[in-house]
Amino acid sequence: MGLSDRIEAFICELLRDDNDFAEFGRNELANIFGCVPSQINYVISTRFNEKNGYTVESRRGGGGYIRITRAGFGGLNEEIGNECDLKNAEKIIARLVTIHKISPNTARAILTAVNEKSLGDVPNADLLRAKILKNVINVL
Amino acid sequence: MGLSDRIEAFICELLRDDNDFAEFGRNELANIFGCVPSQINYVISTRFNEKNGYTVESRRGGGGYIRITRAGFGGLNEEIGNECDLKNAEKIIARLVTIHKISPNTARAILTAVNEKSLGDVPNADLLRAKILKNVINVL
DNA sequence: ACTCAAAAGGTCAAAGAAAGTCAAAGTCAA
DNA sequence: TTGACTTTGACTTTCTTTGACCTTTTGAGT
Repeated sequence: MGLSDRIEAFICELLRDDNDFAEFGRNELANIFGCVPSQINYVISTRFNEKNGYTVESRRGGGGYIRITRAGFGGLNEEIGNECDLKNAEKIIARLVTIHKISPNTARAILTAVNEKSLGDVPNADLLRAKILKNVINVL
Repeated sequence: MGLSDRIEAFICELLRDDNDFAEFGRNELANIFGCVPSQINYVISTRFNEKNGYTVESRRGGGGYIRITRAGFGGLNEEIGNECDLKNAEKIIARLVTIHKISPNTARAILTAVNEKSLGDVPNADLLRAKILKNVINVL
C-alpha cells in the first residue's frame, strides 16, 4: 500500500473516531509519515475533496490546522417523511448520486433494498421504506 | 506449457488462496516470470476478461496494482438461506468487502437497511432480511 | 500601534513509479 | 503455409512523491 493510501486510511480513522470530522496539523501529520508536508495536500485534494463528499477548512500561521468534515444531508429526512413510495425514493437517491454523496453502486444497492421485489408483500411498505431510507441516509 | 498458461495458472492459484480475489503488481509479476510487463496484460485480457466472469481493476503510479475478482458469488444465496439474522448478514457483507466486491460505504448502507433499527418491528424480520439481502446481492 | 521574524499552511511543476496500448515479430498446429 | 495465438518492446497515460517558493497568521519587542 502506497504512502498516499496509508495517509488516507489514517485520516479516515480520525474521521471515524472523532465523529465526522478530523482536525490535525499539516506538519504534524507529515512528520508521522515522514513525508513532505505538501504530500498531505495531495492526499486531501485527491481523496477528501468536494466530489467525494468532504469539506476542508484550514488556517495558516501559529496554531494552524486542517479540518476535514464529512458533508451531511440537511433536510433530506424531512423530504422522505413518514411514508415514502418507490418513486420518491428513486428521486432522492438519484439526487444523492448527482451531488456525489454516494456512488452509483451504493445507490443501486439501496434502491434494491427498498424496491417492490424486496418490500413487496410487507403491509404498509411505504412506512418501512421511509424508515429504512432515513436510517441508511443517516449512516452515510 | 507456454508462458501465458503458466501465468494464468499462477493467477488462478492466487484466486484460490485469497478467496476469490487476486492482487499483484504488474511489474512484480512480470519479474517473477521474467517477461515484459505487457505480457501480463495479454494474459489478463485473454483469460481473465469480463466474458470469462472476471472483473479487473487497476491503478497506475506509485503503489499501483492490478486486482482480479471472480464475478458471481459462490453460493452466497444459499448461505443466506430463507431466513437470515443480523449476525449472519454482517458476516456475509463483511466478506464482500474483503474481496472488494463492495466498498465499506456500500456495506454500511446495506447493513443499515437490514439492521434492527430498520426492520425492528417487522414481524418475521429474518425472513424479510434474507429477501432484501438476496435481492441486493444479485444486483451488485 | 508597528515591525519583523517565526510558524503554519498553499501552490505548482518536475521527477518518478506504475500500468495501458498497439503493432510488429515469432510460434505452432491444422 | 497460413491463420490464430503469443511474445516483445517502444511509446503513452495516469497517479504519486518531492521540493522550491508563496501567503497568511501570530506574537514578541520596540
